[in-house]
Amino acid sequence: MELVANVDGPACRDGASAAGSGELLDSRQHLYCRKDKSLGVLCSNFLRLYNRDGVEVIGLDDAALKLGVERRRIYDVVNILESVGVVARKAKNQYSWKGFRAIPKALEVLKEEGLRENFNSSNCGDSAKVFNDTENEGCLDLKFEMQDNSSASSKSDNRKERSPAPLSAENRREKSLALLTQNFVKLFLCSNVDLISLDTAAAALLGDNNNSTAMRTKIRRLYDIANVFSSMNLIEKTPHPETRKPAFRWLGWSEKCGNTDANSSELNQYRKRLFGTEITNQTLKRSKVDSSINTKSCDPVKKVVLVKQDSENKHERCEQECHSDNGSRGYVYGPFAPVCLPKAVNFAPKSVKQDYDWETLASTHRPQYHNQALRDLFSHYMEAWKLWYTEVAGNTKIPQVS
DNA sequence: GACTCCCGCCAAAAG
DNA sequence: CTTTTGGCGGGAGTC
Repeated sequence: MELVANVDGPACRDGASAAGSGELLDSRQHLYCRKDKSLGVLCSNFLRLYNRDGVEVIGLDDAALKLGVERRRIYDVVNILESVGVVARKAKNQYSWKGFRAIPKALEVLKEEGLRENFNSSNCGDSAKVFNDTENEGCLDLKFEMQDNSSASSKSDNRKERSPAPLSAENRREKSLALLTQNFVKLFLCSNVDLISLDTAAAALLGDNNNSTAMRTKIRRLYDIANVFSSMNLIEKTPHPETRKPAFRWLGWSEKCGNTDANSSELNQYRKRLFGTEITNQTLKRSKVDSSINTKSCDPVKKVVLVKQDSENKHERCEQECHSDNGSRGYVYGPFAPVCLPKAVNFAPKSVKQDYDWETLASTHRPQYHNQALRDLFSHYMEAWKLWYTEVAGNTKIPQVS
């Protein structure tokens, strides 16, 4: 029985909102929006949370708590980020923040490694500017797969040295998201292809073992990686010019505006999709849900985002990045912002009070929503809860809830 | 219907 | 043993 009002996630599906109709939502209706739970959004939030002065250590529990997601999702993001040097594993449950400035070096290392391992596509013919299944079967014999652990434990992989690993461990490592991420990057860095579709990448990275199940799984993982990379603007999704099938183009990490630590992910976080502006919410489940409150377009904050999103102009992006400063960092809540929180939380590193706010938010915060519909929804849930409390739990005294 | 990819189960690894 | 890590693929959401 779920009586908790899961209302801090944005509703984003198009259509009329419950608020607009003035109707209360049925209690079975949730506010699930898949897009707001994507790894890309999570990655953006993660980067915004930790990309600031004074951050050195990242605790996974801390991250999961602050970002409002399960640990499992943090592992995904962190593993991918680790592969491009943004974070490095320090100890159990602990990563150190290296920042975006570590990316160029990591990419360089990956490229070197890739070239050494023959991660190039020279045997595909120089004209092969586009990597796709239809036109270069011959390219698929490229063995992008890492052959052994010597290459697997690359310099950019800060995982602690493992003693001669048993086969199962090695097998596991070979299939790791981190390694797949690095190999995916190498695919771009060491080849002269412009666009790579995920199926092609999967086929190339799988080598011989490309049965359909393995392919499907590999592609799933590549989608995960692509989402994270897209949110960082390392790659961009573009339809293949001929087949119109989706493919990815490497954008790389140029020294944007000469800025040493360009926080592009912060500014371009919305490019991939119509992201919500809230912290990814862990309590919203996708099962049996329907987000009827909806509003990706009625939110002024998001409208601005939409405008930004339309601009694919890199110069503009670059300029925006250069004009941003640390002071503006932080979460920007959408219309569902709890009243008691500032619109943009300033993450002063030493702020005890702020730490307290974050730490206790999840457990103690009673949301007071700006949005009337959500206030109504919340009180609706509270009514239901009271009813349950008195009837089912047999309590006559109702605790103060608001 | 194909594409996308969230979600959480559960096994391996680590402590 | 418990906890952390993360591979994996079902199936829901989106196009």
